[in-house]
Amino acid sequence: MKPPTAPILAIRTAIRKIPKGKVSTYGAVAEAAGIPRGARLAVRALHGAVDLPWHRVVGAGGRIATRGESAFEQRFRLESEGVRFSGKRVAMKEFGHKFRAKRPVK
DNA sequence: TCCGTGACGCGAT
DNA sequence: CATCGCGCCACGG
Repeated sequence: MKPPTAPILAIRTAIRKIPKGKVSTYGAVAEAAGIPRGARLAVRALHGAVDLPWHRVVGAGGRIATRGESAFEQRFRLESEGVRFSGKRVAMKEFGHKFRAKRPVK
């Protein structure tokens, strides 16, 4: 098996940092991993990675991006952690995780 | 090697 | 709100 590429690993690391009860977005985790506009890589990083809190990654604006049954499971898992929704979207303003800047503003 | 596809994002229409 | 197009990167046929 080919080892995952560095960017993929970096994104997975970022995903693991999302605390329970919070969510992040594909674009945000990619950016936090140093890959601006790498949302599609976040998708790759997540696919098949059962050891990650995949349910804490949602689409822009808090939209559930998974399809089919997983969409229901994702919402269920999030609500179980205390994440609340506003209609079909996660209330990002309250539950969106903010990654620490690489360079603390100070 | 080329090409289509994907749990995406964003601006334009 | 629905659609389209384009950008981005990795993977598989």
